[in-house]
Amino acid sequence: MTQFAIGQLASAAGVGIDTVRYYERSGLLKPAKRTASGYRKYGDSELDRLNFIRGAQHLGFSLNEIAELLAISSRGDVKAMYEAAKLRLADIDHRISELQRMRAALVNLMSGCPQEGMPGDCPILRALLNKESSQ
Amino acid sequence: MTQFAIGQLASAAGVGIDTVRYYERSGLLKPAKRTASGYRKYGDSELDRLNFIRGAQHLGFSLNEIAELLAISSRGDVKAMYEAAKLRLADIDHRISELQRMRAALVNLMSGCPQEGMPGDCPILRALLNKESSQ
DNA sequence: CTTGACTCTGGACCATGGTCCAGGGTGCAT
DNA sequence: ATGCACCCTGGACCATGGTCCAGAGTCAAG
Repeated sequence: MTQFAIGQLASAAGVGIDTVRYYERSGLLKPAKRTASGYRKYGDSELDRLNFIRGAQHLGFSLNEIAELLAISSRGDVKAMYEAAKLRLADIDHRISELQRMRAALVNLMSGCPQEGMPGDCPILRALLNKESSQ
Repeated sequence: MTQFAIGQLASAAGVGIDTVRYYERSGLLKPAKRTASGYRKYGDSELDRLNFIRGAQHLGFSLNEIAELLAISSRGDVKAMYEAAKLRLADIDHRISELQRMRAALVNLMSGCPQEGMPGDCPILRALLNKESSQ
């Protein structure tokens, strides 16, 4: 079992040293074992855990959610994991549709914009200045 | 021309009083005229401006971007407005595709999950614990 | 004249996910 | 034994978009 100093762990996982300490502070990583002189030392399991965190972040989980995932994972609770993923999916869908709403509104406004000429001819300006048409 | 106190302006625009003061502090609203006793007083143009801000926020612009939009709008610069909208659209598209990436990854993992049984059977857990399959 | 609602200021605080800093100790190579 | 890279701590700071607070002044109604 390889031992890492914090810098090695961080670069192995592709994060900053401060990030590792930050994760420890916020409870995502357990307080690390220390050498006699007080340096944190890590093993492969901590690297796994960091990779888990990065992977979950890549799936859009917040650090708070990841803390729950880690608890679920440590219980091996497949059902809870699935439910967490379902919630995450619903949130993603919600965000996507909100962005699509914005997109449609923006495209709609842009499509009528002459891109030159009088401000009054630009639906973007008109929409933003007029509470009726902006809602 | 109707005159508003800050509370009236805020509720007319559907925002909090503190929000109005915050917008003033951050330069989105010009420093308000004051009554003799120091109370801010507003007219219709400030209400328009607040509605502009809310509308732009609804389109996903950040307050910084909105500050630029307001400058553009006050110049009546249709072309710049269109360009700002185009940038915003590109950002929205970028965010949508990032969310769709997450969504696809999540759905993919969930589709293989038995929702019960051994942790080793759950692709979600496996993916998060294994750096190879999580990338 | 008092009460209650409203407003003023400056500054602290919230969540999110870190990042950076000073001032000091440690580990290793030359 | 000296230099350099690394590590330690506690705390400040970043952006974002506000929200809340205390302590004080103001306004209008009864």
